[in-house]
Amino acid sequence: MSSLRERRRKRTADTIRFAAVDLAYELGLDNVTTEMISKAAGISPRTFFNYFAYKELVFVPPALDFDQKAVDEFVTKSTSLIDDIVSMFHMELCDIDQDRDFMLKMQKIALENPKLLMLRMSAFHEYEVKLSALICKRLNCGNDNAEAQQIAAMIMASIRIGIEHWMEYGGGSLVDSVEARIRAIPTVFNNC
Amino acid sequence: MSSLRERRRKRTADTIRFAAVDLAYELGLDNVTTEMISKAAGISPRTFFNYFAYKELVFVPPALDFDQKAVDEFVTKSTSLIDDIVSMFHMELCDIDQDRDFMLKMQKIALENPKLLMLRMSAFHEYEVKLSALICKRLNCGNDNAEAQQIAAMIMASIRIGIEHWMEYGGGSLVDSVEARIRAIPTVFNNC
DNA sequence: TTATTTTATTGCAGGAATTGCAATATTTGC
DNA sequence: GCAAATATTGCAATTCCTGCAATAAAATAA
Repeated sequence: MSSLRERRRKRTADTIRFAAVDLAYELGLDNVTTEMISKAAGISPRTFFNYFAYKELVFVPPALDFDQKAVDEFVTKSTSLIDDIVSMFHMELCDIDQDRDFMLKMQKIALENPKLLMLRMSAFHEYEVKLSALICKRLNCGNDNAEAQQIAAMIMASIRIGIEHWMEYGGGSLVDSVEARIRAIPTVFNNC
Repeated sequence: MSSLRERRRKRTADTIRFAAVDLAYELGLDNVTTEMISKAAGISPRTFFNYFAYKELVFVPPALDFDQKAVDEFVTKSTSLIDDIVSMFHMELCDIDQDRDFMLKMQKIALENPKLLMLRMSAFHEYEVKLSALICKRLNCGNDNAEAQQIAAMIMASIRIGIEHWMEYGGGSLVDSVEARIRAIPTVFNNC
């Protein structure tokens, strides 16, 4: 369902994003105006706000969609929740792994600006809500189930830690770092 | 160490907060300006920004400090991590329980404004960072330990779910709702 | 107490963010 | 190609937010 319109829109959004990140990486977030970003991206300042409700949003990684096939499997399969989580996120994580440079640039910008750090957190929250709904389906319970919500929250927290750790201390691939955290979930509280 | 100055400062901050929340609750966040808030709080518009770096911050629950005694116990004791977490948070949660009306007002305001929702998340993140450091001390490991970070993140996620659930579906006390989540942590992944 | 130093409050001026509106241009589906 | 839907843009107005310098209040030392 990606019409020309949709693809164009995504492309424009990315153009703006890249321009913004490059500028902010060079000059620092506070020395970059929406006007400068717009000019660099070849759009009008007004259009900027058609794409991003407020300035900071341009520095937040765009929400990825779960792979639909993986989602269907996740909801119906009933083997190991942990295994299924790993495979559902695998592809997305690989995608992010590609954009390492871009991600690290954004990370550096965010580290200097508290507002941005918050926005990144909220990106995870969106995922958490989606994941929670999926888990409810899988467990056959209502969306208001506290346990399902908790499971989703704990999983997303673990994934986030995996990403943060990978960003900060590097080492292997993002996928490895995150999967290690996910697989650690059932046992991490053992010796406490 | 609460000098007159400190107490005054906290009192002023609270005055501004109450004024802001009352106004936004009545009129909606977007129809309230920092000027109106300042006037209602009896301070100058400029002073508003001395207390809150940007407008939205006034609608975020102020960070609470852990009780120092509880912290010391937490770091040194080595019985059940879960139990110790519960007791370390107990007093703070009781405090929040008092301000239920205020919290619910803030919640209602936040629900109508995406930016605010993000800010609340970040409040939890601050706690998470603090908690992570404490857990590292308790476990005698470096601050860069991924497992300790993960434990902290999973705990804070659980606490957040407890709070959210309490806000949304009410029922018993906040303390009960949160403690139920914390105590569920070790077993919540059992039948998955 | 008084003098001195530190911290808070304020007004002002100005740059930047953000929004609503109306006009223009581009895509889409037919 | 034509009509309907969607995007882009310019403009104006409002509000946010910051730096600076002056004034006021509180902490500290004598």
